[in-house]
Amino acid sequence: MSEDERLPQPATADIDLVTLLHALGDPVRMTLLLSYADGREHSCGPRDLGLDHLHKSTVSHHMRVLREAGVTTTRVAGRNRFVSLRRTDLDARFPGLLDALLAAASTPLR
Amino acid sequence: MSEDERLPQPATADIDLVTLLHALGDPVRMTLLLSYADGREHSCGPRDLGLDHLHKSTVSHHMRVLREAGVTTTRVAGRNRFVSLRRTDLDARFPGLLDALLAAASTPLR
DNA sequence: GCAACAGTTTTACGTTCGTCAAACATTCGG
DNA sequence: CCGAATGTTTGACGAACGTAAAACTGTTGC
Repeated sequence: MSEDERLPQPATADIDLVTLLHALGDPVRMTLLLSYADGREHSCGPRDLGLDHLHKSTVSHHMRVLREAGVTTTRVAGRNRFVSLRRTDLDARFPGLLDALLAAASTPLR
Repeated sequence: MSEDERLPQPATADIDLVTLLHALGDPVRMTLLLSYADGREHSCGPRDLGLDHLHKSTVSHHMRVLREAGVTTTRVAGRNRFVSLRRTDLDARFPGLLDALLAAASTPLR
């Protein structure tokens, strides 16, 4: 059996700002966010994300933090998990915040 | 002698997004940010900030984190230190981010 | 001068965090 | 069925964090 399912995640209304900022206040997870900013689904391997230097369990840990903070959603399909940004939910919960964060993250030192 | 001086803080261009988010990803520091959002200067005592439950050294520690992240600036005047938000600098470095954060922080659970 | 004041620094301590390694599911392909 | 593939979970470890207490620095007022 392999119906699509989603890993546990907070409801939109339960997304907490401090928890979200704490989740994003880490270089690895900020890198993940930028990868997810394309709106597509990504699988979980370190190879897909320019994180070859990290162990797969470490990446798994970071993705759990992002998911539990409400940043991402994870769809289970077979032996793959597809992670994507909860853009609609985040925009509903904190209007303008995600856009500002992504814009800020794309700003080099100038 | 007591010319006004400012405690060390990063230049606007050196404000790092991840460092900033990490600084704000703590409940106490988020509370401080909201206090500073009025644009005025605040002294450092826990009493001024609804942080009576925290030791003054703890508050001092949190204010240092905020200052070193580029969130606040501290003006030294006599035996008082006046802390205020670096709104102009933050807006220049990350346009729209501070407003989005403050708006988000003011959003209750709804 | 000296005592009170406003904060910082230092030290200490328990907790959380980031990381890896190894063990553990679960699923797909032969 | 068996082995490879894809992640997760658990356990361990050092580093960083949040907090408080005590010692310290500099300032104001008497």
